[in-house]
Amino acid sequence: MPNKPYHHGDLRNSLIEAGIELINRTGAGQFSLRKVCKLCGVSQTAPYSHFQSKEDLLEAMQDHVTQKLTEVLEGAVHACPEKNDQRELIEMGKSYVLFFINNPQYFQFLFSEASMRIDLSLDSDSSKNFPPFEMLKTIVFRVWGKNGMSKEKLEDTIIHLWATVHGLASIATMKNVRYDKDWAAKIEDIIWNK
Amino acid sequence: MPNKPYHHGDLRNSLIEAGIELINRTGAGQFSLRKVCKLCGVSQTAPYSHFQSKEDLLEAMQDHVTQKLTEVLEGAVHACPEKNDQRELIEMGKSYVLFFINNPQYFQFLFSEASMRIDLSLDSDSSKNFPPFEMLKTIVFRVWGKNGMSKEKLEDTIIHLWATVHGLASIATMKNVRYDKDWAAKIEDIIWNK
DNA sequence: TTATCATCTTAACAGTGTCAAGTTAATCGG
DNA sequence: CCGATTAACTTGACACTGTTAAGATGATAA
Repeated sequence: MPNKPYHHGDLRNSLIEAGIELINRTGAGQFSLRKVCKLCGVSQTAPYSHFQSKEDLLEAMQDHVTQKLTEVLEGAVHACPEKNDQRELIEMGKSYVLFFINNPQYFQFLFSEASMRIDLSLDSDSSKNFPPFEMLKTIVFRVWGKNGMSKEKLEDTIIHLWATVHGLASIATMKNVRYDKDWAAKIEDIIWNK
Repeated sequence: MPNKPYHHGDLRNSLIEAGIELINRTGAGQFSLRKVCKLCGVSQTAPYSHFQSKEDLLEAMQDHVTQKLTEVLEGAVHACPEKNDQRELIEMGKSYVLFFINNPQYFQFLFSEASMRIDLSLDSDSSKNFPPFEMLKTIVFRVWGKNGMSKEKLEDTIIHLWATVHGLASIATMKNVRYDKDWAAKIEDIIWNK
């Protein structure tokens, strides 16, 4: 049997990935530092060489999931069949909801006790802002920015769209929600209802 | 000094109210059974005469908050200036968002680890369903039910409306969201954007 | 080679939810 | 009014939690 080395080698990343794995399997409520330590085969206090606290690890895990989500959204926009801005907007919205339907535990994990900074104004510092929201802004600008929609109306539209898509993800990932149809097939109908 | 009686008298309700108080003050993350016990002046295990577990108390607290929300929504619909169905729908949506903006801690508490049963279908058992959602259904029926909108479209509309309003409440109550305008004044613009 | 230092361990602490067993006093049948 | 029953409480204990303090390990660099 291979003797476990004293030094793990890549503990920081292992903790993040094992933690996300644990959340995905058992839900955010069952998460504990010591469980993640056991999954990684280290002692209870090993994480403190890489993170200041449990919350610090959780933030790193949130950043990692946010990055996964951003990649999925970028992929959806990129793989959009038509080269149509409005079509890309729809595909992005669908991907946002589907990402959380496919990983239901991620929603609560990301947005309850949410640590990410989100600036809803049009002139936010896009490098620090929640990337999915910045993506939404960019596309909305392309769709409605040219024909002289007012800045205020444009901002309202962006918030409206994110609220709709985000709310749908919230509802669809609730534990005790009953819906007899196939979410994936209905997302578009529900979002673009008007 | 009045000697504390051995029996509390109204411990069940006191636990629920003290628990909600605690959540409102410190957030759902800081909640603990033993803290609520201290607030009520009883021992750590006293709640087990009234609740099976911590989760059981939390469910009772959620029911209580849901009832408060339902009363606020009913009040808003009732106090609606115009006797117009569409106007009532708007007022209800505004009240929903404002309820959580005024009590930000309630949102995460109610909907993460949400215990309430929600049936999204049109023919749900309305007595067991999340009351605010049943209220929404009733009003949407009055607004669009008469002119022959299809059942499926009607259902889509209801889910769309709830998602929008619910998502806006979610966004507006996030900890690190920056919004330089007054939510109360902008809710209507954002929701009825199209 | 030796010293340094990031990485890890063991031991301990207070706080958590919950079970088992015992105490208190309100209630009810005679 | 009295004694038994029993719901509502307390004390004590357990395993589990996050975190600190002190020490062990071993990779790296002078």
